[in-house]
Amino acid sequence: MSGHGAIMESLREVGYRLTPQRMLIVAIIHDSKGHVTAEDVHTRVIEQYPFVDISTVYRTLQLLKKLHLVNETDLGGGRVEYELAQEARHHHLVCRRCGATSPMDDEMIDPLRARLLEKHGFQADMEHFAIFGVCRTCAVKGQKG
Amino acid sequence: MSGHGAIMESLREVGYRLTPQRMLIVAIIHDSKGHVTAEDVHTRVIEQYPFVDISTVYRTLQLLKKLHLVNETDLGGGRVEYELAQEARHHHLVCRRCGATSPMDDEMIDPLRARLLEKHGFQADMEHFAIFGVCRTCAVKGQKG
DNA sequence: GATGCTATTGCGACGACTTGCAATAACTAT
DNA sequence: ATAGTTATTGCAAGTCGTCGCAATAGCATC
Repeated sequence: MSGHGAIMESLREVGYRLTPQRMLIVAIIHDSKGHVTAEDVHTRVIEQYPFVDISTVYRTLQLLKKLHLVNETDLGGGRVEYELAQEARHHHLVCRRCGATSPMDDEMIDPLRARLLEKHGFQADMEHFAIFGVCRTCAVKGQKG
Repeated sequence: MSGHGAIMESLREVGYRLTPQRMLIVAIIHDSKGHVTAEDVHTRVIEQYPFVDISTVYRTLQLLKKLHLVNETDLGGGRVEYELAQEARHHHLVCRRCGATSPMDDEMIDPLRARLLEKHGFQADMEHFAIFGVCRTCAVKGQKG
């Protein structure tokens, strides 16, 4: 109970039911700093409420994603990660050497959005994605490989 | 046998063995225009060679991807698609309304790459990805929704 | 508070893809 | 051609995530 009430309110406002499962899942995501996987969430859910099925976790996560309350990112490690949607849109730079991730401001891709609209008439979402590459540290360390 | 010999040669040069399974898979991808799924490939493989397991197809696809001989793209439809790597790098614009995909030149994202390097010291790959959004046609049709 | 409507849940089955392992078969050297 | 080495294969089992369905339980109305 830290301040996720706002999220539950958003849910109710749009006409979704407030079930204990949902409340728990939202609370857990809210209290988690950074990324969590569906399994992380499920593990913590069943500590308090052992009957909750993982499919419910997945469905809730999808719902929250649809409502833009959480971001879903595929950091490339076989399982998808979730985080609370911040006010500021951002993306992730993922180093393929060391696996470190760092945030990137959304404005960085505004020019690309503009060009796509201009040249292709395409309104790009680019909601929240991961860009793979080599981070500064690793680039310095392994100059040639 | 259209010209995929070059690919097989690349494989052998880097020290991989030339198995009939690999030759068949490469030939099939080579002869396919546009995207194919692993299952597409497998279906066509077993027409000629019924014993080949789909895990072999997956493994070969991964190998070809690692060697940059094919591109892998997640067009968002539950299954990943593959295509022969062209000389010209490109990406895909995927309309979330009608599902249409159209190619986008790689140069479009060069400025973003430059900015990432400059501001974050990050060498972005952005090998071959899908950007979701609304295409021109659908934007015109449904002005407001 | 009881009743009804239906969104939501848990369960089980399924789908895409991966992985460990023993058997097979490419390649190398003789 | 033969033998040796080990990459590659097929199989089976496993993982992450989705989905259909019948039972449950929110929520609105009375």
